[in-house]
Amino acid sequence: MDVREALLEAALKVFAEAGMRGATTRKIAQAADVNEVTLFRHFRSKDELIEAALAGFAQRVETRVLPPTPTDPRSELIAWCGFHHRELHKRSALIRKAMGEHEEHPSHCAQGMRASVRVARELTEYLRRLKQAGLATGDWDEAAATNMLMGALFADALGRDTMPDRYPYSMRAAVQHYVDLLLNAIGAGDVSPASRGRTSR
Amino acid sequence: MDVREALLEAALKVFAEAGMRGATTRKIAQAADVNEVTLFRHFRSKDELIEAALAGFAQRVETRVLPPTPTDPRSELIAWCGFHHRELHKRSALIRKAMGEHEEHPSHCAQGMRASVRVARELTEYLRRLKQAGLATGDWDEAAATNMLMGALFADALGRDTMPDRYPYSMRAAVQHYVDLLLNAIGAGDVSPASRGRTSR
DNA sequence: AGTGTGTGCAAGTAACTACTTGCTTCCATC
DNA sequence: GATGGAAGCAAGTAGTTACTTGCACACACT
Repeated sequence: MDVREALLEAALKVFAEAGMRGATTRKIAQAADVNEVTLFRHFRSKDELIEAALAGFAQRVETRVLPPTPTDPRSELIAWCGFHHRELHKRSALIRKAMGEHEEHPSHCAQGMRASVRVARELTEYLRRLKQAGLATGDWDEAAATNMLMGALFADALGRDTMPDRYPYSMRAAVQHYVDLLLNAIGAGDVSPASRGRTSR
Repeated sequence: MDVREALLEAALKVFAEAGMRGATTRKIAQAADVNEVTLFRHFRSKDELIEAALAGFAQRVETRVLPPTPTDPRSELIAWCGFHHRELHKRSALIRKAMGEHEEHPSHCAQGMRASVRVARELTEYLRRLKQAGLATGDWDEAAATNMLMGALFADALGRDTMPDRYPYSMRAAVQHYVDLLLNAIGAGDVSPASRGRTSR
């Protein structure tokens, strides 16, 4: 079953480069170093192959866990956001292409969205815990705060290569900026100032 | 020159639905209610047509102005963000497709980005004015705060149709949430509380 | 009345697409 | 050593694509 894996991996790569229409069976077969006919022996159609490749990718997306009992929100969030920001950036080409397929192949797009929903839920629940533990105050909406932070990471990861003017700071600094802004926004900005001074801003 | 305009408009519409590869000259000509040959009499190639259509669109994108001397940041930002949020949402299909073309047709993608950079600059300068006027405090980064708010609007506009679970609030409420969070983040949360109670949160 | 200019229409070209068929070759297992 | 499955290879099918050519028509100006 080595060939099947090679085909799935190649399909993901070519899809990320060229999208659904541009990912021809010939290109995929070449990328997998396999005869084009073999592709159709493993998958009934190109659609089936791409779908399987995207589903496999979405399943493999790792969701980092945030601590069940928050102690240092700033460093915890920076670690978590840093990880997901890097993942988003690494996969930005694939994400752009999958989003572009939304009108024509909604199922392809939906595969990728599932992972995003999972990650967002993890953050929402962490923010709820922060509020319950008294580490954050105010009457802000949990879903909105989640989407604000994740939206910033998402737009940054996708836009920083295409609009360098808008992102003059490094990826590392970006995460710190967004986390600090969010912590201020949810009334958790002045907790644990000791850890705050330690990292460069 | 009516036909030329019809072709540009049709090209933009078909491109938003199907992307570069899917926007065939036949489809565009049909959408413009024009013979396919006529398309090639006005534009040397399909590439040239799409490029012109996207350039025209990027040029037409309206940039709302933020007041030179801020008085009520919350309502001023809500009005400004509400407008751009609606515009982003209206054009989300086009934006998704243009972003997907980044690898294969960077110039197409870049056309759209120019407008985004313009809009972002307007917000950055407003935030700077807020800080100078003493309406916002803290040592936050202006570009980061800009990108945080615009990233939230951008991700919301593009994701709310494909991931309704993540956006349980209305578009109107979304803008208020993000603006309130940002104002808190930049130490401008408790100014003009009168106007704050007026709108539903 | 004549002369462009812009358009429609029918047809064709050359390249590419997903997918198929028939045959050969390798290689592990019985 | 025979058998079966998995792979390669060459070729072909039917459809689509961007783009071209040649000709006819209709309208505007002189």
